[in-house]
Amino acid sequence: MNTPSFTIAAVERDTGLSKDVLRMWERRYGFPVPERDAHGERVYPAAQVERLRVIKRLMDQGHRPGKLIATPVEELSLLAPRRSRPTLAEGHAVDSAGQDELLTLIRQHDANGFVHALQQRLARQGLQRFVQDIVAPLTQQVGDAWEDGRFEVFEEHLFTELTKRVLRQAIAALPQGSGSPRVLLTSVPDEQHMLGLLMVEALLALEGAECIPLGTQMPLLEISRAATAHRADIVALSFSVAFPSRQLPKLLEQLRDALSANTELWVGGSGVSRLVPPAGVRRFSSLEQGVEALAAWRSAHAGQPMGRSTST
Amino acid sequence: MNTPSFTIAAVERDTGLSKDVLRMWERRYGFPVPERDAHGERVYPAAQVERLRVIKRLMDQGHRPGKLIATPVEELSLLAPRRSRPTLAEGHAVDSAGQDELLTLIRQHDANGFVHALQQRLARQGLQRFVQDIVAPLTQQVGDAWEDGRFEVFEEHLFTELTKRVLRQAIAALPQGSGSPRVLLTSVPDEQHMLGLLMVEALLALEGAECIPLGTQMPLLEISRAATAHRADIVALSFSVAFPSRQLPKLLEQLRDALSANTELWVGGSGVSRLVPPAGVRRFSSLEQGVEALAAWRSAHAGQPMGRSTST
DNA sequence: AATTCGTGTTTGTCCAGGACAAACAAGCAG
DNA sequence: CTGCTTGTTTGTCCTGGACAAACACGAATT
Repeated sequence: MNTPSFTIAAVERDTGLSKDVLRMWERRYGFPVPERDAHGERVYPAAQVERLRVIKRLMDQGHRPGKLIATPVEELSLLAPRRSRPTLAEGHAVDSAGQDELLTLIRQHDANGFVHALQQRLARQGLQRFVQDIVAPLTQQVGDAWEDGRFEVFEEHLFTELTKRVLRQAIAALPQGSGSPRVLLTSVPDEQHMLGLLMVEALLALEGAECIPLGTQMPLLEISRAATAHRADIVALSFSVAFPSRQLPKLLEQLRDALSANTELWVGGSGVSRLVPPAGVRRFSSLEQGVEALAAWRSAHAGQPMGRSTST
Repeated sequence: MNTPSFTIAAVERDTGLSKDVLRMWERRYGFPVPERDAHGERVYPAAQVERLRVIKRLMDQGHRPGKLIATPVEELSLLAPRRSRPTLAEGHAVDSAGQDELLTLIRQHDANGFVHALQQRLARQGLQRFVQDIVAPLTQQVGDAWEDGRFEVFEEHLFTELTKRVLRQAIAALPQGSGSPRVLLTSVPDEQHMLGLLMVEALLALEGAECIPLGTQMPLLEISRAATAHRADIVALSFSVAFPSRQLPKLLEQLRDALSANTELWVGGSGVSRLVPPAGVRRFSSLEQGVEALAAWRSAHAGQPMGRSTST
């Protein structure tokens, strides 16, 4: 039970702050100030790594590093509530009581109880309502709780893993899609959040779309290749808040360019809420919109059953 | 359908080669030689990114970059067969015919057919044989095929995603564990491969162990915290070939230090095959060993049903 | 009073080139 | 053929400089 110390590479892995940023903060703000080993290389004590993680968490909420680093310790609890981030499904008047029960089970680390409670709700409400009224707000709440420090990282991981299982199970139980449209579901490298994709898949599969789940972290060129190989009508990507928003517009333009023109590109998730989508990219700010867009696609392509028009 | 160009950050994301390495190769070997934009920043054409991915793939097989970069194009197919990597379950005289059928389904991008075929085998053979004789060698083969370039990245992703679903489904169908030992299953940051963890979970859950699946990519300090919170008897980590083996020994020592002394630390996966495990860390080179070790743990802890001895 | 438009500050990322240790290969001695 | 020493390869770390995009603030305008 010792407190280990970290190389700069380990800190980058564990906090998600790049080496460049770590060195720059040290230069500019005087924090973190790691010790040095015999070779002059940085060695970060565990306490500083912890603090860096707190700072990163608050930054994802919209706070700025300069002020965070200046604040001594009261930041930990005082700055916790996030400021001005009207994310999707907020103020949705959700069934908080039922949600709280689920959150409590996670907080008690009762994995079996949580899964059981989820499955019960799924059976009672049906998949669509389950996704929209239970899983989506729950994910939001867990994200908030994690950002506020009310949830440990591993509690969030446990929640995610168990919820994924229930969702996948539900999806597997659905009948096969109608073959149209063919929707390719994935995320780009550096974006590892799967839950959003699963929620979308559940809703689309429920409507009879043919979903091709490729997991997360597909290189751009591979996405375009996969779209061709699977003759996808739609490529759907998910982005979480943690995704570096700087790279987003350029990334989407590149992918749009790499895709065949008659393949639609849909993006969603909390990571795109502040984005102005480039031409040819459709942004979704709620799950409902996805279902509507699917219906719209269907009616727009009603006349042409299968064949692909000549591309390139 | 254009061919986009990439910033150095995008190349790092897509290839897994760090910015430092990319600049160093340019300096030393003269490849890649990106163009420069108006501001003097590197701009990599798609062709070079492709080649970098091929090189990275061959490096993971044990080839060395200096020679790879010198080789013009015949490397692509000629160097493909890997050299001297006796990974686990090799020469296992496996049911190749049945495997090939599954691989063919993936290659045809027949997701539904593949899932169906998997489930059929699962039902026929039972979970234990299914994991050991089907999933494990299949994963190995897909990895090889991917490294040889016979599989596209997205085909490997599709395989992984679908197999994960079948495995999770099977695990969900098992009765709850006996409560002992409590095994925490996860991986460290930068290690995102889930399949190995799921295979282990399936086998351990089958033996009645209480598995706590935390997904992948847990920061070190969080693993130790989670182990305490869940009163885990064993922490099991999985490492794939892609994991940077340089950091491994130090990482494991740190984690070992951070864990309570009466928590065992088990590691497995193809990423640890060349590792000499530090003190207090147990290395597994096959799935069978895990099952055996579980039995051994059980008999060693037979007398003391639940209570934890005083730690610190 | 609210909104638009500069303008200054904050902040992340990029660049270059130097240094070094760990991993590896090759040659030599037993 | 095996074990050791020596030279080469290779990744990572370091410093310090530069700049543009994002942001916050205040002034001018509707």
